Amino acid sequence: MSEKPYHHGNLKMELLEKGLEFVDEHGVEELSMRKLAEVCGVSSAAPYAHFQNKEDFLIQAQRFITEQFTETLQECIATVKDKKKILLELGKRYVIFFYENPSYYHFLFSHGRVELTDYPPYQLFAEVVDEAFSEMGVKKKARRKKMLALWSMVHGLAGLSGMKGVLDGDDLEKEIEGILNAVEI
Amino acid sequence: MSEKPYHHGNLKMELLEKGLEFVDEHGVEELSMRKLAEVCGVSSAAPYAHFQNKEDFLIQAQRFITEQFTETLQECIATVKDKKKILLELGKRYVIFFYENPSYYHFLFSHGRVELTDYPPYQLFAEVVDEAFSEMGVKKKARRKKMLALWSMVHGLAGLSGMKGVLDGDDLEKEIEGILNAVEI
DNA sequence: ATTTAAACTTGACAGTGATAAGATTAAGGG
DNA sequence: CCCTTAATCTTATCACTGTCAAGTTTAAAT
Repeated sequence: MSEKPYHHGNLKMELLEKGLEFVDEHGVEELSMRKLAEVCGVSSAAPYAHFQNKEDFLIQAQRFITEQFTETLQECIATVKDKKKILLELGKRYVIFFYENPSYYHFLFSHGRVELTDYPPYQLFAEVVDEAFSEMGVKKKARRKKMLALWSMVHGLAGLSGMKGVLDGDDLEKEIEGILNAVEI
Repeated sequence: MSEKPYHHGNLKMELLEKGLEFVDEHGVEELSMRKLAEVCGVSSAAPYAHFQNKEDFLIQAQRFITEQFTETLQECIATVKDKKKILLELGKRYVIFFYENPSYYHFLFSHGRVELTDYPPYQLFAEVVDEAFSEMGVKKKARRKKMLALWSMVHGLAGLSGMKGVLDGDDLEKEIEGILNAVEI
């Protein structure tokens, strides 16, 4: 009883979700459209009704996590009251997100698909950081450079965070904090 | 006349060289063992006499550029006389290397194969930076954190350097210098 | 109720990594 | 110098992949 209906009903969404689960567990290289179709209980060609090709699927999947990531950062910004701590907290959140999902980092940045000018987390980061610098009395001309330096450090640490020998301490947050605070902004 | 000899004579080396050329031009995803074999004028199974599998080939190719990269850094260290400038110059060299070969960055760090503890450029960097910090009077305990912060920034900027909107100025070196100097070490 | 278009299946194609079995030849020991 | 041996390479093949064309089913719109 209850045969599978011919139409899945929510295939596109399930492909994205299961696909991201898969990437998180096994990495992008292991992902194939056919396996993904099977996981969703659908024929191997079905995904192509919703995505032009694999590349298109990957791009949309990337947008999907980028949105999640952006929300994480926004949540962080909303909950931090002490504005002086916002830089540190935002950086920490940034690093931890990718520490917890190492596959996502490579998935997002390994294909040169992301452009800074069209990357919401960066917009958000840039905005908040610029504001913070402004209040700290940093002159406008210097802000961009400082922001790029900070962004590079946070982004770089996020990428390195998965490597053995980088964040091996007991207290993850303290460890990250210590590193990010080691330079004067 | 002059038929191709049955034995190539230098296949392993040519595979690595042509493979890296290909990665530099088209990225890792485009690389296939078969195309590579064809480029080297050899049957599709020939590479497997020299490499266990594609993964093994990629690892060895990574070692190959890592060596080149290490040499670049060593050369930099050797030529910079003013020891106070060594941190900046080394960072610049690091960023420029990957700015000039964007594909290499992803190739090296996208697969979680590189471990910091077994990554010569890091060893080199750590050594030089630690020494510099020591002369600057930074206490031993703080050095590791400062070094990781600096490493993160340099490494992060190297990865971001290819993105539009990051290093778009006329003078590349000045641009990088400006960013790296924007924070107090 | 009939049409239309979207969502799916089946079957096919070329390209991929990889292996087994066999052909060629360089290298070294007798 | 010859013969053996092992390294190198080819051919043939397998399972798997991305993708498309053609046909099938069904939801939705008229």
